[in-house]
Amino acid sequence: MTSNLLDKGYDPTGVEQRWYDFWEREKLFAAPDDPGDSRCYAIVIPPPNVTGMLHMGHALNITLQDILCRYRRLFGDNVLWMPGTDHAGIATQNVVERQLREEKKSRHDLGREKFIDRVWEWRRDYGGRIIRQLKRLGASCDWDRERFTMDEGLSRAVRTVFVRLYQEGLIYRGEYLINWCPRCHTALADIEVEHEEQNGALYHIRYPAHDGGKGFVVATTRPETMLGDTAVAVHPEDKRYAGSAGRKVRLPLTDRIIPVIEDSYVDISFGTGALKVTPAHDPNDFELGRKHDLDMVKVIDETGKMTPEAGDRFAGLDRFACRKAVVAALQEEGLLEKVEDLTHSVGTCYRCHTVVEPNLSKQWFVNVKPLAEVATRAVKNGKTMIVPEHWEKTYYEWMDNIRDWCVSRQIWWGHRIPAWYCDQCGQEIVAEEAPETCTACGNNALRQDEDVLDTWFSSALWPFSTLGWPDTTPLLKTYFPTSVLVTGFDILFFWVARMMMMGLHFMEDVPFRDVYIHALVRDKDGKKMSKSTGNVIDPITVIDVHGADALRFTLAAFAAQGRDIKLSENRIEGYRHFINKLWNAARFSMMHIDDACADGELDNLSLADRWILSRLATVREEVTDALDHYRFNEGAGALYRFSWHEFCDWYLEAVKPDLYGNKSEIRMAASKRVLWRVLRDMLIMLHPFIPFVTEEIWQILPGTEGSIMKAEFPPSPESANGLQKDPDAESEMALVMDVITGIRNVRGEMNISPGKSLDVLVHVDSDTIRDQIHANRDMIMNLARLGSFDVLPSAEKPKFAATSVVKDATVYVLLEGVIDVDKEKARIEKEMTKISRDIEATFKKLNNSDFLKKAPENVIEKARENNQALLDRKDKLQATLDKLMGIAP
RNA sequence: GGGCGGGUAGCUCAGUUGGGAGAGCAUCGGCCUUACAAGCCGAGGGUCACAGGUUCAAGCCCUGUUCCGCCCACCA
Repeated sequence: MTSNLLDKGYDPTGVEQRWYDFWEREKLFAAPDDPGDSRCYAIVIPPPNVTGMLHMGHALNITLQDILCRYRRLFGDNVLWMPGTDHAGIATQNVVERQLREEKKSRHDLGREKFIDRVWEWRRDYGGRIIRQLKRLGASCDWDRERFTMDEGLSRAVRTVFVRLYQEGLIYRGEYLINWCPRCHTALADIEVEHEEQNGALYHIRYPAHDGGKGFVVATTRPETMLGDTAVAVHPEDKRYAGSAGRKVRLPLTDRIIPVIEDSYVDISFGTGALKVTPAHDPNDFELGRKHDLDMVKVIDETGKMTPEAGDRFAGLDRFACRKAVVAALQEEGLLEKVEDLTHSVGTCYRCHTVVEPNLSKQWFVNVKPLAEVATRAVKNGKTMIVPEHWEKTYYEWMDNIRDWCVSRQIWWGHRIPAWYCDQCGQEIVAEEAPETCTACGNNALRQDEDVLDTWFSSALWPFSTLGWPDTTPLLKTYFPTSVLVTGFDILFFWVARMMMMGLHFMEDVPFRDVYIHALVRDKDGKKMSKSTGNVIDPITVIDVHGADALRFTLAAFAAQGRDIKLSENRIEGYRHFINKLWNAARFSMMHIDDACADGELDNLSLADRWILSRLATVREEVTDALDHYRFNEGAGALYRFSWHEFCDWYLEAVKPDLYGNKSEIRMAASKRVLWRVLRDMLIMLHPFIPFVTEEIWQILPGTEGSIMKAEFPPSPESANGLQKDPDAESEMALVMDVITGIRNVRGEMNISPGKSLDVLVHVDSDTIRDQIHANRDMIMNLARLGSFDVLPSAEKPKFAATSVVKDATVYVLLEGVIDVDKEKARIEKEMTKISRDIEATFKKLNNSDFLKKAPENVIEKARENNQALLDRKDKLQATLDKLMGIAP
């Protein structure tokens, strides 16, 4: 079903799909390769995961980018919005492995090559899903240029970058203690580890001296790691342990003797002041181990099970089962001194939330420090602006404390590391293409590194790899640096910071002029929406029910800077009403507009005409100012208020007599031209926010051609055809509106039906004000529904009239014969009697000590509230009654 | 432990050169006024977390307190 002029309500179903197809067919999203001298605007999309389903975070992100792109197109810019998806290494591999598990297979059953084929197959079948969902939102990306982080070109960019960084000495391979996820079987970078508060215990364990002395009591939250201890450390200035250095203790449950060392790293005040050192399973202990040249005993393997090194009793046990076993064994031997409850933070995998196990292994690292310094400077110099500004501080903070980036991952799906090892001589060869023979010994027994690169490695190149780098393409020359990056702060470090580093290093320029950081869409408890938590609101469902325009406008109206978004269904419904209101305003206008309205000067204007044109000029200024500074909510708000409360509520009502031909032909023609102009400009300005309904109206609006996407944004006041503000019209109209509202108030208070015609008298001293009111007599009579309206210099207050004061004017609404004072008084008095009875009852209740003592708190509270409401209502009725007495003859 | 954001109407939230306290929804009253009942015309509702300070003037600036949320961090 599609909407047409006869439909009273706007139904987005079908309309949205129809116009989206039209835009694509007409190539309206396409950006030229080489547009010459005209102005360019470019955005690269934050590539969603191929595994992804559209969530509210995407919806917000995409909506904001689409608003910017459509907005810039209306100014005639060449806009490139570069789309694509991310291969999302671990996430995608997980999805396919899960699928295999249902077939009772593992990736190892298939082998690497077959498994990767299988992932590509998955990508072919499901990878387009997220793109189709973006289209439902109205995303105006240049889809013909769609890229994928693992496509041929981008893979080449990845290899080029890896090799160059290697040659520059910024990539190296080394053995370190890394964060290991025993479930995903891969290394994780530091920022891929999430810390969660967990309830645990602090175990105090006695390590007896090897000569039979009492030894030391150490405290640990992870007793199972003691099997890998290779020292006990104390602080050199700890008097309790003076002279301990060099002594030896017996490691319980094993037959090992380990030394006592001194290091100022130890915190004297924590626990017993003695620290067990497990270099192979704790990052700090690892540092201590290197410093003091301790053995590194690996007792937990890659699957989270204990190794043979842990001893026969424990080998093969899961690490958590082992914890229990160790505690039990210690208890048996009487070496467990005490156990305290302790909440502490535990590192977990950001993908699967398995507790991370620090593990010793050989990995590839990027030395990012030199890159980070350049990237920091670029922001400090203002080459890239971060909006809102306060995120700059977070950015600097991270850049300053940055550590080497572990980029190798032990999974199969991703860019395989372009490094080969010679079986013969052990030579390490890093090259873009597979070498035939060893560069050192000439042997051809070469093995490629098994690992793949961190997903973020390829994402870091996105702003230039998608434009054709490492080739110097026209596209790259035209659109790099891009104009703005729009993204959430959750990937400021993962992605934005790394794009800055890579962009500056390889393109020698910032990848984007601005970075706009938008809010995160959270659930009502302030938690991130995530699939695993199950607190996701599906945007597609919302679009099905309310339409994409309603969702987009809601998100834009919510997108205030520096605050998270908590989405409410009510709010979306409210803005859906706005879309409908717009539709109906257009329907009404269309009844009066024809092609001729598009021609001719705007002259012979009425006050309402001048006023609405002035307001249009104002809203034009507000919208451009807002969008130029990424204040989406202000732009949406300004357009909302203008469209509904100025254009619909006042202008359309005011202009009806003109349109119906109650005045002159000239007036009618003039107002039609104004109506056409305002409606047209309003639609154009609304289009970036709500593209579908504005296109739908545009197509049936006389005097327009082609798509609204190709329309011209209303020109600024400085340019030739620019709309001008008209302060005189605004103040005069404000006066008229005040008079009308004053009369309407009286109607409400006195309970006079809107249909009832009233007689009104205005007394005003000032000649100019009097003239202004008099000049707009018709409008006032029409909108306030008056039978007669007289404007006079000050005089005596008429008898039997209600008063409303407006600035220098006093408005008298004559009530003779309009209301039956006695009847009205009787009505009010009757209501007051009833209320008085109710008040008496509640007072009685509230004064009853038994009630106060025995009734539940909430019942008493409710009674009090009820009582107060009744009192308030009574006061109000009394006031009206007083007024009635005052105006009665 | 460090950093950041927030506390405004019953609910969800706007509110930047410091001067009017606002929107949507909800509530109450009146309207089928020929674009729109997904609507129209009105009304009620707030010591802008608390306490000080600067100022002619503070929701907005400064200081302190308190509550909530987020990020970062190697305290076993």
